Amino acid sequence: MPPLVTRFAPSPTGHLHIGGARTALFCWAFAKKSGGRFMLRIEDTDAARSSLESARGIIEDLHWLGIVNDLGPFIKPDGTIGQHDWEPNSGRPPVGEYFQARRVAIYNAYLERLITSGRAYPAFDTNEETEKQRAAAVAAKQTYRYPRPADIEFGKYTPAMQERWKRAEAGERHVVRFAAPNEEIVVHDEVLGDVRYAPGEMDDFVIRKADGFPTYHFAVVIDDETMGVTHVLRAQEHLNNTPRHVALQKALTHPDGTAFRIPLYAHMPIICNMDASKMSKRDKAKAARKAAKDAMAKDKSVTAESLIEAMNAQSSKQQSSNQGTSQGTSAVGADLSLLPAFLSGDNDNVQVAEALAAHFKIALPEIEVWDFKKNGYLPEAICNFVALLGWNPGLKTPDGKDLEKFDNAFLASHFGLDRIGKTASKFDRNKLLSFNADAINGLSDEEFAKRWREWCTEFEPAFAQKLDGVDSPSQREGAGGRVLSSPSSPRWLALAKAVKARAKTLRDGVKSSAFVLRDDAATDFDPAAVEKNLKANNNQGLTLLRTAFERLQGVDEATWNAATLHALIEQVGQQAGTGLGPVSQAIRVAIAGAAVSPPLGESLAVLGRRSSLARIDTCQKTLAT
RNA sequence: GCGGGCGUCGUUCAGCGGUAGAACGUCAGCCUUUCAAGCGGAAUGUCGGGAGUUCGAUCCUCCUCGCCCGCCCCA
Repeated sequence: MPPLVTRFAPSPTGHLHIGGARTALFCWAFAKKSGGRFMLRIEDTDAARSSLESARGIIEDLHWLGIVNDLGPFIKPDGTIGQHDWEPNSGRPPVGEYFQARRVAIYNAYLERLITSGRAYPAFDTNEETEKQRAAAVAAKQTYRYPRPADIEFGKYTPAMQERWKRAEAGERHVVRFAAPNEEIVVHDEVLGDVRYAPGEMDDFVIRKADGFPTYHFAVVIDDETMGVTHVLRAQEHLNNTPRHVALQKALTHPDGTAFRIPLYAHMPIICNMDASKMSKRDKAKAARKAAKDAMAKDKSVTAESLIEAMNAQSSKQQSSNQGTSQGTSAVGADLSLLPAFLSGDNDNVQVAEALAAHFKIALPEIEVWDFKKNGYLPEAICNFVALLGWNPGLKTPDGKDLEKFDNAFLASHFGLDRIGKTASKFDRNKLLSFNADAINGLSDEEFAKRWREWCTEFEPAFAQKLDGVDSPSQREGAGGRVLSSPSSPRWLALAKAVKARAKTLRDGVKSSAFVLRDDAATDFDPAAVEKNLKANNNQGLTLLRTAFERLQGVDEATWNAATLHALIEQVGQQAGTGLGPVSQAIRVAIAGAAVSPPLGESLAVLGRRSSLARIDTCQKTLAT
């Protein structure tokens, strides 16, 4: 009996979309649960938009999420792309290629059979012609369907048809269209039930483009069949494509005459933004465009040209200052000549959007898995959260609550099609954040320290280097820009402990640790904090600070740790009769420049004796007057 | 316009014939050296609207409204 096979089939035109991640996760979980195989296939038939880099990125994103495919491409330790294929005794022939662009010969072979059965024909209309007809139909508020040419007879390979093929073979530019059947098509869906499409709904859609590549519809059907895919799980936006696929499956045959099988379909709900629009990569473009438009409306001197100039200047500056440390930070590699068209809404180029966002210092919505990674989300939190978008285990926790915290292993043993919902889900970022905070808190201090440090090294290199104790550029270069000291670096661990409980994301950890980066001689103290915590009550804070400073000086390097420092500060507070609070705040402002920092003992410990004392000293001198 | 799908607290989801539960968010409380976190609480829903079937409907039927998706030589 052939195994159950699911597949995730992204087109490599950018990073992995969060919705794609859910689809992949469900496909993976379903295959695992059923003892089947999970396949990855790359749909790169759009030569202009596809790139190998994107394919690689998507595979990496999936791997990061813990979604590992049994079949199809993977990245080898040496960085090259390899392929898992059906093994010789699996009962299935090897697939060979999992990139569609390399399978064109296969599609053409099947197309040949469709031609001779009178179910496919070349069409010579130019793009402009069909576009004009479509526009006319829209203007007349009518449904556009490509009209089948009069000389085409459904299911017959007629002389007229042969005539068309002669023109095509002579090199005339053409597409190939599928002669759609005039019959009701029923899509059996595991989630939605039977979905019926009336006869005449479907027109003769294109199955091979003028460049010789198959369209999505054709490639999908051939691939799913020839690769052994048994279950197609995808988002509901594909539902209306399915009758086309079913019609194709019914029309297609193998060389030995056997028919195609129709896989089991399961369409899962769409993931929407909180405003109920579909969550898509275009949302980034929308946000960036809005920022630019707002700026231009406010200030007439801001134009596309001035923006390009400013952004170019910015990017060259960044490049020189980022030398050797730009690991993970996306270089401003946008083609800014696209900007005018971008602003008018004629393209949604992500690089342009990101460049604009950097220029206006706005945050683009997180849409792709990489965005979430960059902003400090943990893969387990993303998987858990995303799994709940359109599915739930229907189980209770021991104390009677709905079970909603689980890992991928749980999914692999509990996921089923029967509990997939039908309603579109809104992507509630607050809830994700809460899941992420819980995931972070569920980590041991050591594990958190390790992962936080890895993340910082990639996304906050300046911070990571500071904490690694590597300050000079020469040291950096010596290790190729990626310095990793001992994995259990005590500074990292100390700071990690201090930061973990309050961090909802890994990036939060950096934010609340920003004081570490402060210059020991910095004199910019938050005025409000100074007023409240140092100068109020006749310089009470400063007095306490002086006392504390003297006592701290008495602590030597060896005993400079969170516990002893905390005890000492507490003592100072007691002796002064003020309690811990005022003393803490005074010191906090002195060492952090603001009224907020991680717990003081930890903060002082992480800073170290020398820096801590230097900062307090600076503070006292600055405010002495 | 045509086709398809969907409508349960603000949000994600349970419940599927006996007038609704959880989580996130919100609010106040406790704790507290700041900010958080944590803990224990509270509020929030005429189950989109109308009609029908039924002793009884969020759950079944019909109608209606709303929202979303698709209608590319994109996938």
